[in-house]
Amino acid sequence: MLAEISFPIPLRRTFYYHLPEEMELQAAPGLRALASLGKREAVGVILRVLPEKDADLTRFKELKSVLRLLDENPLFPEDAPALAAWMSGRWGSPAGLCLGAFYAHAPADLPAPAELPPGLPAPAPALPALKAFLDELAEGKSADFLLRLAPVERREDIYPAVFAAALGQGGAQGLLLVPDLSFIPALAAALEPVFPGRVGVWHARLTPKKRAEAWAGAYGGKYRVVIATRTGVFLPFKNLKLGLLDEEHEEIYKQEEAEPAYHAREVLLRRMGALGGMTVLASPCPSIESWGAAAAGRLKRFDAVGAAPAKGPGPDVRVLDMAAYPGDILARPLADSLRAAVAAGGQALIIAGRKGYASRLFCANCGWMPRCPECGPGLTLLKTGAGKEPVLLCRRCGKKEPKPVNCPKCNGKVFREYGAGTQKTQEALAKLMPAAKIVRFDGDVLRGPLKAMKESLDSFSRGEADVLVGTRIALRELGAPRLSLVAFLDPDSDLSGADFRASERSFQSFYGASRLLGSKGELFIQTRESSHFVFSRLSDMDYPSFADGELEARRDFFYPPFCHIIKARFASYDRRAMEAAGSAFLRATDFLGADGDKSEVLGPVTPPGQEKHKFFSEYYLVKAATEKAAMRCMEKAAALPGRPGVKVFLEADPYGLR
DNA sequence: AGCACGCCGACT
DNA sequence: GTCGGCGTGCTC
Repeated sequence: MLAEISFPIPLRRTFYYHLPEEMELQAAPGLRALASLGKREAVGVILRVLPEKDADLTRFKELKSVLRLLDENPLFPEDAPALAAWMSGRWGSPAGLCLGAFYAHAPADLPAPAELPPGLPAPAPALPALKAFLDELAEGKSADFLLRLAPVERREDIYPAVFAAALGQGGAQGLLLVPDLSFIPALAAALEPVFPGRVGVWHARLTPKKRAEAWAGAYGGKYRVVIATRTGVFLPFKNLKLGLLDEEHEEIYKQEEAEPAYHAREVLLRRMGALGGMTVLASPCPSIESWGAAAAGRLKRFDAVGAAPAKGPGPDVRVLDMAAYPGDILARPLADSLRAAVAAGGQALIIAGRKGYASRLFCANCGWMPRCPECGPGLTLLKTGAGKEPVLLCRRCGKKEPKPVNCPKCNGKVFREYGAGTQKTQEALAKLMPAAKIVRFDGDVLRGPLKAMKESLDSFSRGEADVLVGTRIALRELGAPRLSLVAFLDPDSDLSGADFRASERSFQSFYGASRLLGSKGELFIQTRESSHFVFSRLSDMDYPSFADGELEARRDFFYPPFCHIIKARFASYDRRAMEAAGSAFLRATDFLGADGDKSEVLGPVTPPGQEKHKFFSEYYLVKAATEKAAMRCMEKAAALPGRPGVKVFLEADPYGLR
């Protein structure tokens, strides 16, 4: 007999080994096997056990033998190889690496399963407003949910009740995935009283000993709940019944910088489906993908709004139309409120625009701003090479216009660019409030030592500074008890980005700021796009209404969740070779769009500015109408013969289309 | 990914 | 004359 084995190496192929007679009975798919691979020994996973006549062995003169089987039973009750094969097709990484993610931390010698009492959960806090949801979880039928939390609600109040309801008595286990390590301690403390001694923790920075302990605790059933970051989605469980993804809209759940590429949200849904368990995607501002899935009935939506006592009505939201304050970094109403807030002992967080990004023009005299004649949004100034005429570009439809010489409204000749970076903003603030202590938090600090970054955030959180000037990143880990004002000075630079997620991200930022302020305070947003859809739902922070509208826009423009995007980039020193690779890709994917299929391929897109470099790169964007079409496209692209000197980058569901 | 082979630069 | 850089190629 033979064993077909998958190794955790970046190769798109499996390996055949001879199975010694004494292993034939034990060998089965999903078991780990030790075998010689090249000049070394490696642990792989058996995919198939098959008779020799079923394999084409003509290319090998001799097969090596499996040296040892490591397991008696598969580590995963679900079909991990099938999940890995799907992952590989979906995001394009070699199947061996995908399967490797499941098995990466498994010790050669499995720990003996501990004999533990089922462990009744202690009573969890009662949440009457969530009763219908908790009752449904307690029923335990396989289903997927979208749980929308209210902005002021703390997950520490809600999740213990969710896990208690879903896991009940017996030994069922739950997995709680969080976006960041820093979320874990508070949640662990909140879950501990409900599952005393049975709460585990998993993240990338565990010491080897703790890591082994956590892995064994999940595998052996000691932990009723494991709180984990992204990679926790691959942990083995004895009896996993509920997977909960906290802050499900967070982009961190998508791994794209390292192999294997995957989206923990999608993997969790698929995995829980394979197990016949339940998935809960939770967020106060769900991704439009999940919102769409709920609208289509694939997720059952529950709103936890009002489940925990709200502490107040929420902050005042003020959208300032900057057409009325041409040239000002800080509009007058914001400046006044800022001074008042700081004088009253409050703290302020100022989110500045990103400098050098999507800069836009306005007339210095009357404030007029060039807009796209075709589709409306403000045009961004394209910085072309020296000696070239500056060009205005519409980020939505791609229309280009020459920069005007005179203002069509007042005939003025002087144009200014707007959008100030953190540095300039800090100067303006210092001038406005000479006595205030102002600290800056931006890319420079971020790129510096981690310690300095944490220190500047912590110092603000401790209340040592009055004003923090930062980019959107500053919103993320900030806790500020005295925070009473947040202002976005130039969200337009984000909104005008080429990315179809721009509106979603912006609204989520505003929403995050609103949460940070809590029950009171002021939220200012300066914009020259005050009629933009994003702002229309902001005053009452009505996320469902925003998400409904955004979902419709995605439908109209055929963006996710109505399509699957694949970005295929080709790069080479040889322009011809690069273009040939692109053409081959187009030919390989010409099945898209046939027979009434709505799929389309856009491109080639040449990233601007690098025309006169000797290195060339261009990309195609596939908008596939179905997951199946997307996976077929990935498969076809991966199967294209390599071309010397041409690098190919394939990315499914890319975040950031820059 | 590992691991080996192979062919050019600065060192004992 | 060797040690060692990382380009290229292979793994049932």
